[in-house]
Amino acid sequence: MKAGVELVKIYECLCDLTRLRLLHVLAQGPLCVCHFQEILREPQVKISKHLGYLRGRGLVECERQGNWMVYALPAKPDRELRANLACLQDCAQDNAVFRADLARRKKLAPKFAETSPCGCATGARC
Amino acid sequence: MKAGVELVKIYECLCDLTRLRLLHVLAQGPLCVCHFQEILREPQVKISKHLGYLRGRGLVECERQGNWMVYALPAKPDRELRANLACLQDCAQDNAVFRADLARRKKLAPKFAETSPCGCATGARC
DNA sequence: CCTTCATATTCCTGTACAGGAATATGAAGC
DNA sequence: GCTTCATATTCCTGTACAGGAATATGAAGG
Repeated sequence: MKAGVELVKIYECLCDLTRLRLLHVLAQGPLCVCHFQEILREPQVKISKHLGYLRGRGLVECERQGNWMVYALPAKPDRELRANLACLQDCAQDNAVFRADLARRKKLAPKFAETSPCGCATGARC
Repeated sequence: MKAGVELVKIYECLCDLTRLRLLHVLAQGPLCVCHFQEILREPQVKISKHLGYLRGRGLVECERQGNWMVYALPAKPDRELRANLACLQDCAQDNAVFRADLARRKKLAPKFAETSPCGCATGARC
């Protein structure tokens, strides 16, 4: 049913650079909002709103860990989402912004490990 | 350069069902606007506007053949566009709307062959 | 030149965000 | 209870379309 609507919904999520960066960096493992802030260097509202947008469309899932909200890619993405996330990873490879995000995530990993409410900074599922 | 902008532009093109259908059906070969109208069963303005949108972002190319405007996918799409068009084809496979479009294109092919200003109905480059 | 055909553009209204500022929520600790 | 921290929501303004109706363009043929 829905007739292509689902696919369009996915693309609607992908047509914003901030959301692309969130999804791209999430492929390395779950993260809290404050970690996203440091990795993307964007204000809290912006991050939170876009994560909310993605969550409402099922592109990310989240779980509360005390004060922290830990976001992750869906445990069981359907075919279309899987294909598009893979495509994004592929396209992001030779792009400066995405590479910089990954580099920053790597660099900040030890710092995150200290403050993190769970193992999310290490890439382990919370 | 442009830092991910290009990729976002692609996704902006993909986040509308009509445009998805246009691109999907175009993968089978070039088509005129009037043929799109019959295949998608959508009014001329709608088709023409979305093709204009796609053209402005480099997702399609077009060439005039007398009264007809023949649209085609770019002759030399870059990496990101190629990857996403392939992904679209993949995702469209098990979707009713896209399949119906293809079926209608196939069914209408002989009719197009008569009225077509060129070989575009057959899938040959104009 | 006047038509006709195929296509494009303009003008309109409505809707969906993006982004930032300020404020609200909710959990944990004192 | 009050604070603090992390995160979400609300309220605002501006912009980008989507869609349809009407009109314009541009090519080809009488």
